[in-house]
Amino acid sequence: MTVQMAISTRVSAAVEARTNWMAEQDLQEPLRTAGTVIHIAQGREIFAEGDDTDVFYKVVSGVVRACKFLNDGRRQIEAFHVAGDLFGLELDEERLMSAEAVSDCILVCYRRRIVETLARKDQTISRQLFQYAMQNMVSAQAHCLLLGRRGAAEKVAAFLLGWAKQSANKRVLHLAMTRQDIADYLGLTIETVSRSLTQLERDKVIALPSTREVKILNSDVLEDLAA
Amino acid sequence: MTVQMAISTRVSAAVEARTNWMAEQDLQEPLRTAGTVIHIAQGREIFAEGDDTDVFYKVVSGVVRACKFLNDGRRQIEAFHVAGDLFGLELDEERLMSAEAVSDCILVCYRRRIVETLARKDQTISRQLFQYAMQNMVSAQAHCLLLGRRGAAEKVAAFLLGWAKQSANKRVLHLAMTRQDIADYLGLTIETVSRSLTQLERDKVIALPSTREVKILNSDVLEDLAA
DNA sequence: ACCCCGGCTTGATCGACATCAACGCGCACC
DNA sequence: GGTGCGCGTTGATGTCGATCAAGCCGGGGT
Repeated sequence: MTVQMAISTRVSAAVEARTNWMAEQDLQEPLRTAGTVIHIAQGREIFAEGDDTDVFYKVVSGVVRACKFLNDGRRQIEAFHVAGDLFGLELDEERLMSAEAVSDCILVCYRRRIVETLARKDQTISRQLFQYAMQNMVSAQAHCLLLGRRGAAEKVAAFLLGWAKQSANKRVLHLAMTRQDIADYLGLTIETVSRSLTQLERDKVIALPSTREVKILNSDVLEDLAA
Repeated sequence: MTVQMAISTRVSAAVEARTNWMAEQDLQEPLRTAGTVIHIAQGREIFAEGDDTDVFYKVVSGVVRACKFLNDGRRQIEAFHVAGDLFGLELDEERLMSAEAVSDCILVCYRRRIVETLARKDQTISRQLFQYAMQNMVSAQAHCLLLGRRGAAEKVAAFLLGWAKQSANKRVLHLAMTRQDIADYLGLTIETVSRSLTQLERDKVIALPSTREVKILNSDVLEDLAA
């Protein structure tokens, strides 16, 4: 195998710097020597629909958006991945989603075949992969409810709460993504996202010290909206 | 274990009567002795949000809807499950979805702990569970794109094609579900679903011999709409 | 310091889908 | 064979979010 200790050591070091995440160390442990570290610049594509599925990734730092496109360019962002999240694992040969770096990112890249081989021997790895799939399934299903049955204000409120859950500081959020990204995540337009945010600000539910920072003043109202 | 041969034999017999489905026999084989057969009448609840996750199911015959609700009663149907589909497997103790019988159903009910035990010894079972999760993830993600970024006509077209894929006869479909079910699956209202269908009929894309039957006259147009 | 440009906000108007309302149809049940 | 009722269709109107358009703000480059 082409996996060197030098690289995997750097992985560990980089990983220490991340914000904590539930199943992180569970998955980290058995795979420590199976991945290589890569850096991706803001805005860069990590993979595209139709690409080979020979590798998948884990976020060490930064934010990644996973998305799908229609022919005419309409985009749906399925998820924002943050430190600790796995992404890019698929069943078939061809990718059904693309992924791009919302901010500068450090990722660990795993060769799928190698991990599959490891999983065949190591129950903890296969268990982790199963949990990865189940968690993504659950969040995609929650996302369906959001997209199908909620109004604009509710969507934005739910997004803010969801992002807060992924963030270290739960009171003041840093939005790594643009309004367009948020809109494409929520099935809205940038204008509607913007208006919803300013409305929440007028209602003293949030404050917007800068366009990319959101201070949550009244999380109860947000919870109600997203309920 | 409380699993009798008599019952599992009946399972096999019933399963033979189902329409064929990809991974069906793969999963059937190792689990044959682990499930019990149950019958559910049309409209009946199979489980609800918040219930215990001690069992999961496979559809032998009939159609099941898996859905989520908001406090105010708004409903989002995540999927329609047909013969061969697994459903109701979750990671946590409490269910995040509910399931109801769209038509009279025959199901196989598996005890989760037993299957988990089997999966620990049998790679093929754990592999099947992984594929279950991955497939549900993929279809939920496709559903997100549908809900977030498509118009009413496109949604209905996509639904018809999707349902055709799950049906034996790909030219004339029998809709087991009501317009309300379709609407809640697509994030629309019954009126909009109805109007979209009659519009497709006017355009000679489909025929509607009865309210629950759809004959596909021009699948190319449908594919274009759903593209 | 200036400009430039991409991202964001705000306002005016439009349009797709929701809502409200009425009716039709098939079917089970007396 | 009525009658009631659930389900579906159709029409009129309303509304939320999209679209179109203009201007603002802030950061980077020269």
